[in-house]
Amino acid sequence: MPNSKFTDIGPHNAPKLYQKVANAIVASIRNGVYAPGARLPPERDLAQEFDVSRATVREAMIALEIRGIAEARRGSGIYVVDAPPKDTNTPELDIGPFEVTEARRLFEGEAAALAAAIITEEEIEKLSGLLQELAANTDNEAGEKADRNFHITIAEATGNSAIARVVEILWDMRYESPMCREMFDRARNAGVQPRHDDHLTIFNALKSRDPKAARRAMHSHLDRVIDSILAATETDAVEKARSEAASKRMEVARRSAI
Amino acid sequence: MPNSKFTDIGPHNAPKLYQKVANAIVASIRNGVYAPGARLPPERDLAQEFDVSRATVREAMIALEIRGIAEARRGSGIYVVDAPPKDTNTPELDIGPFEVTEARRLFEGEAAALAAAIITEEEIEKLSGLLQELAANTDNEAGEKADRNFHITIAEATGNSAIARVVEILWDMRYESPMCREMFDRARNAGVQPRHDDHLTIFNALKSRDPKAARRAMHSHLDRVIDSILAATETDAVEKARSEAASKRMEVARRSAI
DNA sequence: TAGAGTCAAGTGGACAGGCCACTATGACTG
DNA sequence: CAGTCATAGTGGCCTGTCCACTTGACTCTA
Repeated sequence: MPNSKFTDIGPHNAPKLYQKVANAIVASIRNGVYAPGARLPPERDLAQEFDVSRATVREAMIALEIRGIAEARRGSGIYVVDAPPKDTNTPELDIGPFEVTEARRLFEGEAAALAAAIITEEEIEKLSGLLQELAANTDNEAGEKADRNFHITIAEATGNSAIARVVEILWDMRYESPMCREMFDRARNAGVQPRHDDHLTIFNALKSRDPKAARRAMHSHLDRVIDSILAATETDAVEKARSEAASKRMEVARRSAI
Repeated sequence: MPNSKFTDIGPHNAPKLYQKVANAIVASIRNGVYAPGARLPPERDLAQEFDVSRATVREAMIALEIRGIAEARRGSGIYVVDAPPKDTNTPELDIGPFEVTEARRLFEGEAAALAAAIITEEEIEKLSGLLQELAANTDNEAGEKADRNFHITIAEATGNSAIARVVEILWDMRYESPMCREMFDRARNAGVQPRHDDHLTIFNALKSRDPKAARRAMHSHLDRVIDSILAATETDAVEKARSEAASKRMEVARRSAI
């Protein structure tokens, strides 16, 4: 029961104190209290401001750091992240949602075609169950888990562990890249949801054991995901991001023509 | 300079201790030490195991929590977040050379097609230089490095970091899997070499900016790699491996038909 | 014998205080 | 005005502590 400025909700799935502090700081950033590139108040000052311990502030800072929102520099301070630098050497941090989804389009399309050639009845049934889970869970964590399961089950239906592993890695790239997570959060906030029809079309192609139809359905599905990424950017962006999205559209059109 | 089990790199962009602990735990999860749904060792035990403070372990757990990898439950423990149920086998150790090469066939075929659509003159020249390196270096480490560079340069020519990353990961799977390494050693001992003609065909398709020809050439190249894997098995194998190779041939024929 | 209640141990959440190492800034000197 | 140095301020990591929740073992009663 700390005497902090946050309401004490209780144990059951109550957000932890560091999460409350982190969210309060995110709100301040979004409200323009701290501009990108600006330095946040020092840890000790934030601890006093929020009436929590310095360790709790440090935990909140770690949460912001993992989310790609802030960056702590020893001896200097904590800074609001500018737009993520483009030319760093860490691929995971550099990989945007468009790139991840385009890679998924190429690779999961082929995985779906191969799966359609050899899929078992058990795997068909498993996918059917996942479709029901998806229908029952939209826009929540269970739905996202079912979405992931759906795609990875298709990859596993190829009977090839390397293919399944690659699809898992591409899914996990979404969580490892702060840029990705932020954009998928934006897409969700803009009301974008996994389209049940798309998944059903994929499922039907697999059930019919039609490789070409499975590839086409997976391509269409991920084309729409790419569209929603670009749409989310447009609905939430400054002018620069708009022009980037526009040039992305042209580039997407060119790349999708193959 | 704590006496922890991690090497002290130094201040300049050195990863923080909590990051090292978090990554070590992620590696353990990926290696199957902790299955999805399993409980991790308690914070105090992990602190002893990694020879860091409990606060550092808590910070690492927050990083894993934000990344969606683990979930801390007060009074109960820290649990690996559920994922789609998988065999308890570790995928990397289980992945054979056939699976890796088949995955490469699917994915690098598509990468080559996309690269053919948008490749630059610089990348064409770089590939030309790598072809010369390949011609000058057969059956040695420099040749293998040039082979890897050739394929990764094609992936990078797509302009998509996620695609390039996946191709790198597939290449590196060869080294991480003892089964893979042994088989590629066998292929080399049986006199199997990367075919220069194949690489030249791929290069010419890229130079002509012909996506279909690039996909076809990459498929043919990797089909021959698969053939050589099977041939090496046959020339070096016990009877069981022969029947496996024979059934693999039938399976390969079925899978390649899509 | 099974179920309910109790209690202790084990667990994570949060805190206080401390020290180290790095960075930034200001004062001083040449 | 540039360079140097000292100091204050900063984040990184630590130790120790206490609180609140969960879990499992044990006991008692029907």
